[in-house]
Amino acid sequence: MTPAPDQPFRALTGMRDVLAPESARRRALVARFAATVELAGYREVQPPLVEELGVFLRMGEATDVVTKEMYDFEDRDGTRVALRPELTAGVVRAFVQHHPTTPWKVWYSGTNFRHERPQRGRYRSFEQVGVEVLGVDDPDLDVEVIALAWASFAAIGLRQVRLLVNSLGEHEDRDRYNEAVRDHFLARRSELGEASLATLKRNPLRLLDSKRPEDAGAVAAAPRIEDFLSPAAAAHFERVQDGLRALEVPFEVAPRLVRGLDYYRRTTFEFVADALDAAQNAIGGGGRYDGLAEDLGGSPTDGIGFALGVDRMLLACDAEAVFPAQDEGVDVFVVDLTGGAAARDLTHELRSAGVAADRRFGGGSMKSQMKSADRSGARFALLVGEDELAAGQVTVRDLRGDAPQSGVARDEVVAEIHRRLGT
RNA sequence: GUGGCCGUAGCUCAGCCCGGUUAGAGCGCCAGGUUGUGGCCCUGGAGGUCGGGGGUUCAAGUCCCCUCGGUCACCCCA
Repeated sequence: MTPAPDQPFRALTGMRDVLAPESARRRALVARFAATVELAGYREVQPPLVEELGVFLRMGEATDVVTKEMYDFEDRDGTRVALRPELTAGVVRAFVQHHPTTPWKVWYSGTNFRHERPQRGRYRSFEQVGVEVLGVDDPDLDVEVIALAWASFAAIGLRQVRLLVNSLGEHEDRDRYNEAVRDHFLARRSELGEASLATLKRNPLRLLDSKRPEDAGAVAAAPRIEDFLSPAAAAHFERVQDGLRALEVPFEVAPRLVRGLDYYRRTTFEFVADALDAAQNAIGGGGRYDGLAEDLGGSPTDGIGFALGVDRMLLACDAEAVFPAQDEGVDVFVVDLTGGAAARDLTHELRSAGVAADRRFGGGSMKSQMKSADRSGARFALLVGEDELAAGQVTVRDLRGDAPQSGVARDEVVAEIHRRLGT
């Protein structure tokens, strides 16, 4: 036997237990999201939590997510595997593996893992919902996808969300731009701090959304992506903007929005929750990743998608005081003063009939049982005492109204409760 | 990975600066007031390795060091 720990076990750093009523709230959020995207023909996909490490490496050799934050380990057979840090790579891998007919429109929800220093809105284990579409190049699809994310926020009542959009251009455009940005910052390297210089070496584009005040001057003067877009990429981006205007989805063009993952091409976008005063106020983001399927060993296939952070969306809901957590109680609570058999049988009967019912175990005084009934949130208390037992009755008491309590024949209790609940 | 702040009852916190008898409050929980009636009120009760370890001291919740955890920011991103 392993000896008991000096201190009680607790959840790992950055990992949290979600208790009621917050757990129900999360489930409700996912349900709203699912309803929103299924209305547009998306179907759920559930990729595994663990993939071969190489699947995730396609997110970018230069990204922190890949280089420093992955929970990777050697499996028993020596395979290098990792807990997913996001879902896009796994979904595209599934596409490559099963080659479903295109367009393949899917949605997902699930937990991801990144080993980062936790802070408000950033945890090592976090949940996302999102969609991916494989096999369509049409800019109107970009519009559909962005509009769905927008509709998802509306579905939970979030209002203070800003949509930022940008185009990173085709593969070659992005590469040329990357060079230009590197040259620009190299020329002004004296202005940059040590940390920024390291970023410059690894991934120059990331410097564009640096929050370090000393970088601000150099960032403001950096070359702009629109000057590097090919005619085709520019036309694509124009069409996306036209579509967003047509659907009345408000947006801002953000030329320095580069996003973190290397696989993004052309359209990229991000959703910022203005109600959140925390540093982690990006509640969602996405874009096109036209080369990813090929990188994972499939044939060249266009792709686009987004992911929304469930934790952050709920924090934003808190900040806006919308989509509150609701503690769902039972419908009825059985109070039994005759030893417990009546409670045992009545709750069973009620539940079998679809009525949410609870009771208190271990007996207790009338007062204590009534107290439990009140706290359970039940609408009705069903009382069984010696009198009721002898008379073959149950007393029905309305805990939320002022109607007088009344006796109901034992055999008719379930029907009576259905009638009173309107079910 | 770097830095600031914070760890005292289930929860929110006071006490720490100026070490000194049995460590407090509010809320919550339990019981009683009401021999079978919850929510309000009153009374009582249970509940604490003062995050952990070491040090200074006659004496440490209080001072010092280490460590673990939390939190916020950088970084990164959802």
